[in-house]
Amino acid sequence: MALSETILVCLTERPMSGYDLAKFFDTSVGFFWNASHPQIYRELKKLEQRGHVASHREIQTGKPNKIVYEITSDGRSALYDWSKEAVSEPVFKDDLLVRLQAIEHVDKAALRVQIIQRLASARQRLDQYHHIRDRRFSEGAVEAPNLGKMMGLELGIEYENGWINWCESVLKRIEHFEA
Amino acid sequence: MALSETILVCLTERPMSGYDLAKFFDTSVGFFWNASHPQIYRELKKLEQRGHVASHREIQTGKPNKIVYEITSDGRSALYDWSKEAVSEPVFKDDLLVRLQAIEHVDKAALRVQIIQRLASARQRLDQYHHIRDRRFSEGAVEAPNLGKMMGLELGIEYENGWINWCESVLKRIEHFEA
DNA sequence: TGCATATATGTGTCAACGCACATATATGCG
DNA sequence: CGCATATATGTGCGTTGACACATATATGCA
Repeated sequence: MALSETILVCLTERPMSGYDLAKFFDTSVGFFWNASHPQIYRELKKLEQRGHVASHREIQTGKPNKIVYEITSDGRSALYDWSKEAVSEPVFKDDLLVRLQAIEHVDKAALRVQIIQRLASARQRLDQYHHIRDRRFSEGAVEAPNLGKMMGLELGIEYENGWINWCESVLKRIEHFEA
Repeated sequence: MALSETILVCLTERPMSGYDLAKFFDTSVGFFWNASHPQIYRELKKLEQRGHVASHREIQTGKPNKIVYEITSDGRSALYDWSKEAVSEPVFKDDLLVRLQAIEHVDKAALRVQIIQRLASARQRLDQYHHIRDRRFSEGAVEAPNLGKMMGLELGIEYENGWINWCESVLKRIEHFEA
């Protein structure tokens, strides 16, 4: 299971609370690994039991206090060891494509709306990724530690562009044969 | 949950056994919804209890007998009703991208091999998709019932092409800074 | 006969996951 | 004061899903 490793990866960037991680999953690493907040909090407990992360309470003013986790040296070596293991097959599931597969057996008007919504959300994410790229990788030479993050972001950009082009072409083609 | 609907979609094409479905998931619909054979057999039981599919025993010679399922009219209307519901967010998970995100904290030689393997499997799937396209959608005009399947296949082709280009560009870039 | 493989259908079990719900602190608004 | 919202951390519970294992038929090969 890669949720624990994804959390460790996040914590190599900076120490974070469960709440921070949940937001980070929603806006950044969520592109290739997503998790809900209960799952993150539970996983952090397990990681602490294993000694892969350490926590301390941080007193805040104007906000509730938080528990900040940082990766330990044991956590770092666990991450390194894991990285050598075989990569599992990427998981991809999309019930929009399930509908499309049986286009003659679904509500075509609804499908059209669903594709328009998908197009909109792809455009929104593309925008978001462009902003991250401009903010973090704007200078010509990207230093080594950020190279991987930049390449991941580039994949995300290509991915969303692919969806946008595909949705547009599908919308054009289903206009013709809609009742 | 879209596993039951994916099975119904498969059965709109032709009646199938659990074994057939498992192979179909591996080679066709698996691109956008995957499932293991125990999951498929259990789901078929549930679908039959709901009356969305009906089964009959088919005696075979030279092979063990099989239980063939077909979609019922209740199943068809359940599929139609489901198609109007909101599409859930597509799920994508890939621990190769998790490794890449923390490139400074992983075994870079192993990562390089993992990317080469990903490139190979993307090329293999692309090949497979090209074969399906040539076999099923070779004639100029695709009839309406197949239009959705063809558009899904086109997305798969673009998807694998995207991975291939991306893997190649990543391999070039990590050669430079490898120890 | 023994063994491997393909076909065919399952069970048992546990981990992963998602959703609703619970709880508390603090700010701002009417 | 009540209410909404953001921050912050959880529990409870049911579903989904993955993996090992079990079992049976039939073919082919050594």
